[in-house]
Amino acid sequence: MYRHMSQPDCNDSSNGSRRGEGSLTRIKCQGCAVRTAALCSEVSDDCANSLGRAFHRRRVPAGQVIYSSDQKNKIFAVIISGVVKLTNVRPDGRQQIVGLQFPAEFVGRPYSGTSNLLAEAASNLELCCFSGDAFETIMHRHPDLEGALLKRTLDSLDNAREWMFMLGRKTAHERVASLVHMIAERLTHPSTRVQPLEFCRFESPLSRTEMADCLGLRLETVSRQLAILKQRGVLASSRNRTFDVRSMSELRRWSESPVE
Amino acid sequence: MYRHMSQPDCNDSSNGSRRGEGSLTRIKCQGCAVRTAALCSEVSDDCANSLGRAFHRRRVPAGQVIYSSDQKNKIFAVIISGVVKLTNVRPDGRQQIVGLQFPAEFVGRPYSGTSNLLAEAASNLELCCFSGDAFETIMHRHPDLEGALLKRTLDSLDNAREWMFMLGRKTAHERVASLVHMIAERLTHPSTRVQPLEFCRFESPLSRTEMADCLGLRLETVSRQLAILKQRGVLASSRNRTFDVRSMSELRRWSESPVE
DNA sequence: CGACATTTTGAGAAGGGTCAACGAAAGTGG
DNA sequence: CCACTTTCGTTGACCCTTCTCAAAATGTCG
Repeated sequence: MYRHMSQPDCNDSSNGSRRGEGSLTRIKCQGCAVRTAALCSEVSDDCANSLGRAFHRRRVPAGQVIYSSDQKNKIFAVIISGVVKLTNVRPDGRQQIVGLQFPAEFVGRPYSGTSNLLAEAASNLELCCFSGDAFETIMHRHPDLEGALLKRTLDSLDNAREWMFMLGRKTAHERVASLVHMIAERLTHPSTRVQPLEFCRFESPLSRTEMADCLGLRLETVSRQLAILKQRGVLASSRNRTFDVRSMSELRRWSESPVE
Repeated sequence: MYRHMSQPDCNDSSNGSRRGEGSLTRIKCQGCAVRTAALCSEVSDDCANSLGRAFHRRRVPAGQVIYSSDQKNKIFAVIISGVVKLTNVRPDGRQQIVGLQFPAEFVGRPYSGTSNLLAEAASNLELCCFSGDAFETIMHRHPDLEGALLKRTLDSLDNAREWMFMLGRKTAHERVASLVHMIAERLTHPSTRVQPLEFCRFESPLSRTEMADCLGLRLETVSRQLAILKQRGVLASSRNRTFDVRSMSELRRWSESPVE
């Protein structure tokens, strides 16, 4: 009936180490849930080995800050499970979530820029972390890692620009539908999805306040729009963070049409 | 009194070719107005020479499309003079400008993505163009070019995220002030700016409609907010596309405070 | 000057914000 | 196990910013 999505398994790095495939990296990364999707799968064996020697796993509880712009020690990581939110916070208290990052995505800002961002764990996380120094050393030694990062950064930029359209031009109703749709899509692994899903259920990594901060709305507006989606049968009512999508195609429709 | 900003000189590529510095590239790029700021200045001599052999100059009149996502032949370019706007256009007619690119910036999307963007000349342009094939060949042969692109793409991403805050959280008044301030800052070359400017005058590359498309507002709202800025003495009234900033510091203040 | 595009201004409507009260769920401590 | 508090989400009433539609004013170009 429903496809119950779950976070990818968080196999400990000791798992799968008995196969003896040769290199240390192969062994350490063997059981990694995101190894085929993450950027480490796109680099040369040599580079992957360097990365494999440098990483450490780290669990981060929901709500904890991963990095902020004022902080000295840089950190880079691949998300193994959970969701990271990037927030732009201002002195006057206003804030806007400007990015959500899902398993297999890369977290961190090489060549430190000027932006005032806060990266926080939206849900409990498991990360594959690299210290700033280690990662940058590897990056400078292996240009293919820079290439892989470039591809991902370009994709992030495309995503950000789609998001900008939403913030600038969509109605509250479309925005809420867009966000629910996006989270549903991204919490489902493309690999496990053979055809477009029509029903699904998932735990949202975001509270109402956080949804509002994503969408440039107030939480009351989000709540009202979700009520309308339920009333229209697009969502079934469930507990606060549990979303029960009754029709993904309807959800997509509402996320793109301003009227009615 | 005023600093009258002008577009950088568009020296013809034959200029400065008498110095005989050695390589072809040195000669062709000698007179280029953006050679110290553009990405070509960040790559190895070898890479710069390859780029120098592959480029051609091209003038593009305001309004012309540079590339669109449905188009086959990719193009890459460095802006020598003028402004490029990136627009996200939807079938229902809504549109949002998601990026403005100024002289010395790079235009083009390597590793073609999925986004539905239209790049148009906002003003008359002079471009230093590379065909898709030529550029990608050079990029794959010279990883330092990928590195330079990565830096620039990360900066674009930071810019996009700042912009997202504006679209999600700023009032109409702040948005208009932000845009005028941003254009003023970026039309002034950092090299020619010794201290923060307090007064300046410039020709906007954007019409009221385009400003509204940048800001997620309607053109009437933009017009009204500009009237308020004039009434407050932040801008002096001038012709439609001529902006006359009487106080950059006040402009910055209005671009960040929601009240009053 | 005349024709057309662009910008400004006005009046009214509406979408979403604000403030407030209420309800539900989860943790706390006796 | 049950009051108590705290956090989070929902709902209602009202208001304000911005949108919409319309017309006038200004600018542009042949």
